[in-house]
This record gives sequence, C-alpha cells and structure tokens, in this order.
Amino acid sequence: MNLKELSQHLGLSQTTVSRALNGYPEVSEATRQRVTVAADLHNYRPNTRAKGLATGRAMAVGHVIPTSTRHEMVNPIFGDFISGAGETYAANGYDMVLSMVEDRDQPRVYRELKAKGTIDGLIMHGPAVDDDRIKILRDLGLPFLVHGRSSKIVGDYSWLDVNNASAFRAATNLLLDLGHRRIAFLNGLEMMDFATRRRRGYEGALAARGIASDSALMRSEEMTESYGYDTARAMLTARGDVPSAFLVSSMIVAMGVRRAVEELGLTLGRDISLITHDDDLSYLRNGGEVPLFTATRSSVRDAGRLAARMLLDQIKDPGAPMPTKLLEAPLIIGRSTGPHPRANA
Amino acid sequence: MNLKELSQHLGLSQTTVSRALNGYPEVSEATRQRVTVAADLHNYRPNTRAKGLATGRAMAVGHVIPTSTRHEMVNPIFGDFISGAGETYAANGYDMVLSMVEDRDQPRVYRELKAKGTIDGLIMHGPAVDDDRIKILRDLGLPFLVHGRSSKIVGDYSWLDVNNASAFRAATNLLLDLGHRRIAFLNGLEMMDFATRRRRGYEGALAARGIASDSALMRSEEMTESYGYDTARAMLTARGDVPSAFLVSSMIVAMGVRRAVEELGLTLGRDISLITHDDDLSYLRNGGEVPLFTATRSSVRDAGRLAARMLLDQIKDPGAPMPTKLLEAPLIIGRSTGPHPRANA
DNA sequence: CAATTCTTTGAAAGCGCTTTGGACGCGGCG
DNA sequence: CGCCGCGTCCAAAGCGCTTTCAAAGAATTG
Repeated sequence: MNLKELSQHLGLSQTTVSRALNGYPEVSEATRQRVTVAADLHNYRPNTRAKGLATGRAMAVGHVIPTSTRHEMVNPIFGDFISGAGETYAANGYDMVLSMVEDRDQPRVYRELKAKGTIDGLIMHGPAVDDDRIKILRDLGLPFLVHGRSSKIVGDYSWLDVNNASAFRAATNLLLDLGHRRIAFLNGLEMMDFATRRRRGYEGALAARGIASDSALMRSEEMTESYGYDTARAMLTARGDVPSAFLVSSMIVAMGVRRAVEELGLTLGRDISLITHDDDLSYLRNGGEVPLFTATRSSVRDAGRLAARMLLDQIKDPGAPMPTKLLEAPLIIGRSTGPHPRANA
Repeated sequence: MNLKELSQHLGLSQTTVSRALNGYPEVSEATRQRVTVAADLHNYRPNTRAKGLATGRAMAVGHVIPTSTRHEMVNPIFGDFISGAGETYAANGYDMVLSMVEDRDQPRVYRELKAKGTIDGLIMHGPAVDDDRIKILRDLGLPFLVHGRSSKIVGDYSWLDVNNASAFRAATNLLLDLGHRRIAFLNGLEMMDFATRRRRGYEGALAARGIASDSALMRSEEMTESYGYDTARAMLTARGDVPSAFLVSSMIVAMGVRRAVEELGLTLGRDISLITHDDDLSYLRNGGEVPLFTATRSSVRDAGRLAARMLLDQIKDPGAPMPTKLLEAPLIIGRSTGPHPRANA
C-alpha cells in the first residue's frame, strides 16, 4: 500500500492525503479523519526512502563504533549506550544505523555516510587525546556529537562526557582520607581521552596532599579482568612497599583485582581498599542496596539517552550553539573500602 | 556532487555515467575509465535513498534487539555479535540498522520496518521456546534469520545456532567422568530457547548414567555475577550433600561462582569443579594459553559474521532453501576442573 | 556496396513521496 | 453587484537515481 493507492482508494489526490497525514492545516478536519482512519486501516506507512528523497532528510542517525585492529575489543559499555540512545531515537521516529569501523577507515566512512546521505547526524565514540576525526567531521558539515572529549582539539564541537577528572579526584581523596598513601592506579589505555583525565584526577589529588605519584603504582592497559588480576597480584606480592588501595577504571578490572586480593587471603575493604568506576551496565550490576565496590558511578545508558537527545536537537536546529554536557559521577560507598589497616599503628 | 552534475561535467548522459559506475557492459572501456576517474576525483557517491527508490532495494539489514521491560538487560553478547555481523555487512556494501525494541512492540516494529522499506532483511535475536515473532516474520515475507532457534515452532525458517544440547551434554559427561555426581546447574532464564536446550543436555547426560536430576541443584535466572555468587554460596554452605561441581551458562556467572568458592576457602579445580559456556567475548577473555575456566566455547563474533553472510545470501536469492547452521561448541579444558576430591576415598 | 548486426550513447519514464503554484467555490465587503 | 480573501483541494514538478526503449554510428557480412 502506497500513497498513490491509498489516495485513489479515498478518491483524493496524493497531495491531500500527504497533507492530512503530515498534519498540515490546509485540509478539512473531516477529510483528515477519513484519511487517518483509512491509513491505519490499511496499515499504510510512507516509504522512508521516497520520503527522504523528497524532504532531503534521512530520519536516521549513525553511530560509528571503533574496532581497532591491534586490540580487537568491542567496548563493553557500547551495548548499554546504544540501548539508551536507541530509546530516544525510536521515540522520535529516527532510525539508528551502526557502523563498526577500523580506526584507519573512519575518515572514509564519515565521508561516505555524508555523501550517500544515509544519515542526518552521527555520534562519534571513543575519542583519543588528539583525535583528528573531530576535525574531519567539522569539515564535513554533518551534525555530530562526541561521546567523550578530545583534550587537544581546539574549537567548538558538541560533546557529552563524564567528569572523569573530578570523579577520580574524589575517589583518590576518599582513599587518602581513609589513610591510604600507596594507591595503585589501574587505568585504561592512556591514548583514550577519558583515561588521561582520570589520571589527572588521580595525580592531582595526590599532589594536593604533597604525595608524589609513583610510576610503579600506575598501569595503563586495556580493561580486562586478567589485567586487574595479574597487575594486582604482581603488585601485592612484590617486595617492598605494596599498595594498600586500588583505584581502577572499570568493573571488569575491579573483578580481577578482587580475585587477586582474595586469592592472597586478603579481604577487600579491610586489608585492601578498592574503588572502581562503574558504568552501571545492565549485565554487570554493582550489587544491590549496598554496592560491592565503592565506585564512581555514571550510567552509560543514561548517557546514551541524553547524547541522542542532544544530537537530535542539533539536527533540528543546526544554527544553535553546539550543545555540551558534563555529567558528574558521584562516589557511592560500597564494601570495598575501609581505613588503612595500619592507620592507627 | 550528484549524478546530474557529474554527467554534465563529463559531457555524458546520466545513463552512461550510471552504467559505467555500476559495471554494465554496454559502455566502452575508454569512457568507463574517464567516468570512474572523475567520480572518485569528485568523491561521488550515489545517494542511497535515490538508488534505493529506483532499485527497490534498501541495501540495509536490520537487527532487532529485545529489551524486556521486566529485566531491562541488554545481553552482553550483543556487542560482539553485532561487531561480527557488521564486518560482513560493510564488506558487502550493506548498512546495519539497529532497533532496540521492547518485547510487546516487536510485531509492530517488524511490520513497520517492512512497510517503510527501511531494510531488505533482518536478524532476530533472543528466541524464546515458543516465539510468535517467527510466525509474524514468516507472514511478512521479509527475509530473516534467527540467532538461535525456537523449539516449539514448526515449519521452516533460517537460523544459526550453537549446539547447546551437545555442548552441555559433553560438559556434564566430563564432570561425570571426573567422578562428580552432584553437579549444580546454573542455567539462564528457561523461557529462552537456548537455556532449555542446555538443560536437556545436562539432564540427558545425567540420565544416561542413571542419575536422577535433583531440582535442588538447578537454578534458572538472568545471568549475572551475583546470581553465580549467591547461588554457589548458598549451595555450598547448605547442610547435606553439597555439590562438588558447577555447570554454568556464562562467564559472568562463572566469575560469581568462583568468588563464592574462593571466599569459602575452597580451590577451583581441586575442591570444586566448574565448567561454563564461553561466548569468547572480546572483553571477557577466558585466560590465555591455558584457560581459567574449563568451558564450552563458541565465538559469538564468528556467529555474527556467519549469520550476516547467511542472511545476505538469502536476500540475494529468496527462492533458495532456508539456510540453517548448527555450530558446535567444543569443550576446552582449563584449570577449573579436576577429579572429585573424594574420588578415591 | 548495400544490408545487417554490434557497439555505444541518450531521452525519458518511473520509483513514492513532498511541495509549489494554481483552481474552484463560497461568504463577506465595499 | 463585483471583488477579494479564505478554505479546500489538485496537477504537476522535483528529489537522485536506474532502466527501458530508441537512435546513431561503426563494424561486419554476403
């Protein structure tokens, strides 16, 4: 069933039917009724491509997910982010098109998406500290929003980010307040912008108390369980001044650290303290009422919802100033932190 | 830059340019050269919508991801599956459009996707034991492929599935061979088809050795870490005949079981054996050379690649018989299994 | 060399929609 | 009474492609 058939069926012109369906005023209430009734009786849905061709809008937004070749990992937060964003798109009649693209192909893909007219805007994921993609996108003139930021990029662009620096500063401060002085920091890959911000938060908090950061306590790797386990185990069994606390970048890493800690016969929250960032992933809940891990929490699903909203606004009104949004990640207290065991020794 | 401009620029008709670009034979090699050179000089990409409108093909496939309201969890395997599928689509010039849809809205969304002409085919995720969606899709006449199967649905449809029954039978047999008799089974939600097949594999293996399955040892819940932890802890600290082995449905659950086991001062692979299914997720690797967990392993990313391939084939030739594919999930031996501790007592 | 077939090109229709530019009838106004 | 404005509606152009049908020149054939 298409417009032509529907309008013939109704004895009206395509014009009138189209107008009735799209809520234009120059059509009488009576015929609008007739039309809408007939339309959903016959289950009529305007063809997206035809509509898009006529209007010049695709009614679709793109998500370009980076899939590095070296470490071919799909970021586990991605499902939840997409799920949040998808909600917003669906509610606004937009489709979501996904491209899994290797880093080096990204410029090409952006250009193609634009030239082919597949989408009206896109969300860029996984910004590095100095990410050329932002410049490319700016030149393209396609509305876009970055999930995260890119520290070394100057000039405006829209973004939505978690306040990683303040979150990790707060987490470090809590550990310091609890008497910890040797705090291990298991960061994500520091080519990623969010990771460098976290490091700044951590180091800043230490510096503010006159504590020099010790490179022996800092790591930067892909956030896996075994990274947490291996590193924690190595650090805790090293001779010398072992850490009494860990600050880590994700729940998955935290689980690895916990495993090492318990395997060594130590108890989390008593012998060793641990704070992690918690993206509040649907399949990786941090306990119930009382969280297992003390954490800086920020729902990535909410972020997705919000990011989508901001992008749609920008698509609607490209003239408006670039929206930006910094989400705070409050510290939630769980059972993995406690005073330094020899605090009063 | 569109066809019209490009052809004017070349002093050719749109017809000829279009033909040259699409590899039709009735165009001289010389002009084809001229055209292709000019085309990628000007970075010309045919507009998808216009092309789609003219050809009747969308050059896009859909993935409909269920997001139940009750347990609003996005399946963690989803990112890897999509990533595999996306690879195949990209290589074949197809776009991937994603819809996150609540269960009850799925029929409507399928119909809309079809009516709006957004996609040429779709992949359905998360089939239940008796899933009406398959009937709906069959009636729609849109090529589709199910990731998984639906036991109670009769008649043909295309699917790609892991041989869950045989995998869990093999796993159970291994545990039995090791002398375990009380084997706890932490299954996923048994409304899901894959979960019932796993149960059949487990129970079948027990029955074959004349062991009655004990409902006290079987659970069926959403596959979270705390599910594994809570259940294992409860079972292991119960009075009476505690299990000596666990068979679980996912790495995440397995991590919970491991936590409980270690917290109780027991050692995995010695005091307690554990086998899990391992989807080989990129961010949840099961160790390196020697896996941590003995597991039935089947890469969900490979599954995505393959599923996409099968769907595209079906789109290309709708007359062909419905493709189906059953992947085996071989048992890989890790460090979490060992002989029953009192095997020679 | 004329008749025929190939090769190469183009004009124009059509895909399903939106939107511009009227047209038509009606009541109100000067 | 003639004119204007308003409320409704429609015909047709246009969005950027593909594809049918036709044409014109080149090559082949008897």
